[in-house]
Amino acid sequence: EDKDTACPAEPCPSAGTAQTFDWMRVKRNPPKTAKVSEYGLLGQPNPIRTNFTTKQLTELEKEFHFNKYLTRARRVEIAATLELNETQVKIWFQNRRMKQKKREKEGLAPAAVSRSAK
Amino acid sequence: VMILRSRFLDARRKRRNFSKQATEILNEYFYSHLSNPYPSEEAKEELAKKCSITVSQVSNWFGNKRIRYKKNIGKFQEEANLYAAKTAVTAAHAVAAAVQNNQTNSP
DNA sequence: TCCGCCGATCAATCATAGGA
DNA sequence: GTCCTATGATTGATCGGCGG
Repeated sequence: EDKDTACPAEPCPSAGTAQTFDWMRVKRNPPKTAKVSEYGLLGQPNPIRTNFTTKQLTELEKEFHFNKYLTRARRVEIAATLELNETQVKIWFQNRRMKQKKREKEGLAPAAVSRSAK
Repeated sequence: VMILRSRFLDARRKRRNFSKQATEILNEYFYSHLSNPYPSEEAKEELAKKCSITVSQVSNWFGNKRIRYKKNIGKFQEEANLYAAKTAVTAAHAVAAAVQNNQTNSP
């Protein structure tokens, strides 16, 4: 299970200054979603996270309850209706499915340990 | 814009801080694995058990910890040294016990 | 080679908890 | 009560791996 409990080539140096490991340097590429420069002047593409409106979320949620998975056609349709990219819709469903799974898992564990001790 | 969005949908966010000891356990793991603070699923389950919290909460804790740590390493320096010293003492005890045991067997 | 999905994670943000 | 920082949770989006 453990394999990095010791430093490979480090006796035991730093005692007051932490080292910088690779995970600390990890940087995610900025979101490429949504079209770029739609407002030429402001020159601010979309390096930011999209904020879905309540209406969009409501529709997506409604669709999710109908179908956990989308067909290409349905995705195109929804994206157009909600003014989102196909990618955003695709990702939303992906995240939604993960969320669903996570909730199901949590909702069945908290109360199921005492099958013999009670 | 209307940033008034989820004024209600997130009512479930009635957060509760973890116990002092739970945070202690999580920090011990984090700093003793600072080179790679990514506990496996099994390790998360074990930590969750010890801390009396869910695996998801353990994941959230590590996610937040990693991000916040690298965002401002200096701010966590003191905490890092604290836990480093703690684990060092634990290790020292183990070594001392081993040495003592070894000496009594080879006079 | 391209695409969608999964699982994990990132990164920014939300909202509350806790302390001064 | 007010203000500010610490912290747990949420979530749109990315990363790497897999299968079709």
